[in-house]
Amino acid sequence: MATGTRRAQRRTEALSRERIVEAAVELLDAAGESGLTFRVLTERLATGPGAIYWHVANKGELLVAATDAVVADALAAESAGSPREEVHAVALGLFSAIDAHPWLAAQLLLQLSRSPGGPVTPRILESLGRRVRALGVPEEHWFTATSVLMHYVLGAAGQNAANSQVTEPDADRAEFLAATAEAWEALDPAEYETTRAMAGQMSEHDDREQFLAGIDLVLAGVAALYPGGRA
Amino acid sequence: MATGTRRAQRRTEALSRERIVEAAVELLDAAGESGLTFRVLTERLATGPGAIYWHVANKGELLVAATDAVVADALAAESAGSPREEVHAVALGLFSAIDAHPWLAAQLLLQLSRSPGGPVTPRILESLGRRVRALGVPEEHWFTATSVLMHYVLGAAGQNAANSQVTEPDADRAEFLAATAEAWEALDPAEYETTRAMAGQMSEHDDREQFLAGIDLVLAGVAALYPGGRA
DNA sequence: ACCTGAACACCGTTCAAGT
DNA sequence: ACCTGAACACCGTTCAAGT
Repeated sequence: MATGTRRAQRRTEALSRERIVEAAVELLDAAGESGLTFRVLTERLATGPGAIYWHVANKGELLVAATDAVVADALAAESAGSPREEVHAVALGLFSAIDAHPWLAAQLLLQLSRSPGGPVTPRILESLGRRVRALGVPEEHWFTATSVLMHYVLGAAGQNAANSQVTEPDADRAEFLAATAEAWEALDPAEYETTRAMAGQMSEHDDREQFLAGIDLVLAGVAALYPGGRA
Repeated sequence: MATGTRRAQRRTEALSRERIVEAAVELLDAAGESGLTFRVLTERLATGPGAIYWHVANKGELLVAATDAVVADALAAESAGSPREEVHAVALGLFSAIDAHPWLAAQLLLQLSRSPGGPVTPRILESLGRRVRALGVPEEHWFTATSVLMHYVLGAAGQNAANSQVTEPDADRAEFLAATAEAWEALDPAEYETTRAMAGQMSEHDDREQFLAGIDLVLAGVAALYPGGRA
């Protein structure tokens, strides 16, 4: 969220959809998805549930609005550079947003697959799609290239967010990464030979570097299939 | 699930983790994620909640077990062909499973990002990773290439599943696809120019063809970055 | 038009008690 | 060892009533 006012709510200041969404984001940031409850939201805003339902249809709509607000903020920064650099910037913007709001990953993936007509999917699609155009991809293939990029960005960033949060309360990200790698290395060698080999790979590299390596793999595919563009 | 027995439960036949998971999958298939409830599961299995908790720690574990069972089934089929053909086969296997069990997409994406140490992530990673190896990718890049593939497969298949289910009860997939395309085309032309242009793209093509086009984009990237492999 | 707050139907989970 | 079923704490949502 752009503005960072989060002083304790006093009964003055009229309720509004904006204030509700802002409070929802704060609760989600503080305690994850299970931390957003109409009871605590009601308490935080010093009202009753009916007041919230006057501004918002239901919890789903509130989750969509909270997700959209954070994503809009993450994509707001303008960038200028080569198409490849701009794709990196957009991808890292989403990566950072997910890192700062770990609940975001699940919401994005859910909303992407449940309600592609909602506000969130077009926002991300447009931001990445413009850069795909700039890469010189022919129009018939914009959707394919943009889809691949989007699914990878959200999936990989989500995976990374899992590494930084969750599990034991005071676990380092490095610790959790190591734990995942360990779990993979403990698998049956006969059945999971390749996964075991990848375990080291995963935990050795810098998160963002690893993330961008995937982006560049997709961009290499784009360049190979649609030569003549300028990256 | 491999075996298709779903006769109404009679009080004979002892309860088991397997029976519980089987019933859970049936409920999920019939009514989506909100259809899986300990009350109706209890009714279906003619027991009390305590009996289920004896075999299963909690609802999360049950969801993981149900997901893993369906995924294991989907990946069980052996395929033989060029690495590219095998990647297509694995991807289409997951695509079909998600199509047949629409609740699967959200579960996979959630479990991928929440508990990569669980049984589901390694299963998919291994299945795709072996084919990535066969493509001739050098070992340091197995994880990158496999990750891109996996996130795209799950994200795109999930998006497709949303198209086939949800929304109005008796809506055709074609109808829903058209509705999404329409929603995108109704966006502000100034802000969503590229998304509007992609709307037609999305609804015009065959689902599986479109899906495989994304796979081939990734494979083209692999071939470009790591030449010398045989696809 | 906007807000209050008691009430409703439902949920996952626990646990003393049985066999 | 395995199952029963009442009870607990909590959830999203509704709605008559107020201002």
